[in-house]
Amino acid sequence: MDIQEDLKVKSLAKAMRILECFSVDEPELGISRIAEMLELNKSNVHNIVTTLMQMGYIEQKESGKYCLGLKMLQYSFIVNEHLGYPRAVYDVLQDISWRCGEIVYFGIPYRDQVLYLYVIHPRARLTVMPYREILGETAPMYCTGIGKAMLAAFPEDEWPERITKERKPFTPQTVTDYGEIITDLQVCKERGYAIDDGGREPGLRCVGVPVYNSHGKLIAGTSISGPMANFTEKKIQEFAGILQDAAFRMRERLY
Amino acid sequence: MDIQEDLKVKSLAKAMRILECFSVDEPELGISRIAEMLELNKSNVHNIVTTLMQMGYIEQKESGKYCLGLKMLQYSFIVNEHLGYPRAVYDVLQDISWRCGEIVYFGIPYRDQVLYLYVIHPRARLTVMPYREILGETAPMYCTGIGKAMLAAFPEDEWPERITKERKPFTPQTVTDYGEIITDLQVCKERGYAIDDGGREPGLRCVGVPVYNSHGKLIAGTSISGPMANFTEKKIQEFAGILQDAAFRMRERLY
DNA sequence: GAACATCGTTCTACAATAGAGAACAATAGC
DNA sequence: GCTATTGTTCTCTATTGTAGAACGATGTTC
Repeated sequence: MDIQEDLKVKSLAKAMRILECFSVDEPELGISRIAEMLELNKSNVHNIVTTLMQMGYIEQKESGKYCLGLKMLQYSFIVNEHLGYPRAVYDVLQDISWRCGEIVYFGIPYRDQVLYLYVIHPRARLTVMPYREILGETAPMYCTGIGKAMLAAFPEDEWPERITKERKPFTPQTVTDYGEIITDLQVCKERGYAIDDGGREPGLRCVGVPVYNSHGKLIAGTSISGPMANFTEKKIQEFAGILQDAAFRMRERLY
Repeated sequence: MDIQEDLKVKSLAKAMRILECFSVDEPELGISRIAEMLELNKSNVHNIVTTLMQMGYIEQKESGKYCLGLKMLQYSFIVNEHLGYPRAVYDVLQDISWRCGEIVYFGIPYRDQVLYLYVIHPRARLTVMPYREILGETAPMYCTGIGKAMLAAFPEDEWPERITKERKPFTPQTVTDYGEIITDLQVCKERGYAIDDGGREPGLRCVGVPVYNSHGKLIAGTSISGPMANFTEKKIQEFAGILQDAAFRMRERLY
């Protein structure tokens, strides 16, 4: 049938592919919909979904549709605790936010994506920008402040695999041309920080820097983000300084 | 062998049980350790773990041991977005924290557990209490402020199933006697808020209230927590007032 | 340094079981 | 009331997951 990869436990692989069908855009799915998405048999999907439901990983709504279960949240806690970053970086992130009065993000590299972990909202901005929990959100590296900062810090031979092949223009300002991205990364590398000019969210500018651990390994990135008006050339340099100082302080506490 | 339950896809059920072996206390496990925990065959475990690794749900460390993969975090984001609570409650939680200067928690009921979702740290307390990301953390209902507040709000016939059968004394102050718990819940119910007196963490007091949605259904709980010294009888009443006011404001925005 | 124990990994043959398809009941749309 | 979906159930067979032993690598002990 379909290209069954060389996986030991195939039914398990199918089950995980079913779980991956659920997304922010489609958090609720029916059996038939899943079967059609993966080109699987209805009863096959039903068996797997039933089992996943009995285990608590999927829940069924009154409408008959299914969605991911709350049990999933337990894993994020385990993974996050195991990473051990909050204790090391959170007060530094808080400090950045106080000093610049803008939103601060912290994320780590995951293949060609930025995997966001933490966000700090400044007190004043709360009314303008709705709060969002971002633990687990992902975005392509090539068009985000943190992403470009981390990309620039990676060895150049990793760039091709870290730059998403199919680049969507999230906004009119998104740079999708491979050559342009490379040029920008060269600049970022030399300058020591990255700038995103509304490439992900319209009207939002972002300054990002890479974060290393005490062994000198690149492990994360952090950024300041806010409305374009607040990001003058002078402010950007000030923010970059704050971020680099913060990254330096984190470095000593990360292993 | 072991009591194989009536599950359709047994290999999948085994796989999920393997995932459940990983915990905050044991985030890294070897094949043999898992096999021994679940009384399964080594090669059986190995096949499943290999598949889970190929799918990205498990990662192998240099030591040879395995741990949960970063991919897990993506699910917490989907689940959390689907819940849709952050937008509805976060600024209210922030407001509570400003008004009382203590740590504020927000959690939802999950069987006999409190499933914590969000935490707000007051600016002043950051140096004392290390920041923790709590999304996905769980604690028994019977010994936490939020838990007891929610328990008291549940119909009394649900109490038996919501009160953990095997009650551990987390601290010397933990109330584990079923009769005492019931008595306390009756008091909470009448009073409208719950008090935890170091029953989970020594030296920490906690005031909790239930949170309803606009249809009048109990869906969550929120609490203020801090050092005992800050929780005088007078302060507790003040905090309870703040929380009840906040719960009322959330109610209008929750569906 | 050698013997030992334990680790993760590989292999194969057998039997359990996952899965395709048709038929089911239940619901929503027209 | 009819139609077109939906989620669910059933059965039989070939697929596929699994037990057990043996592998080499690692690290521990005396």
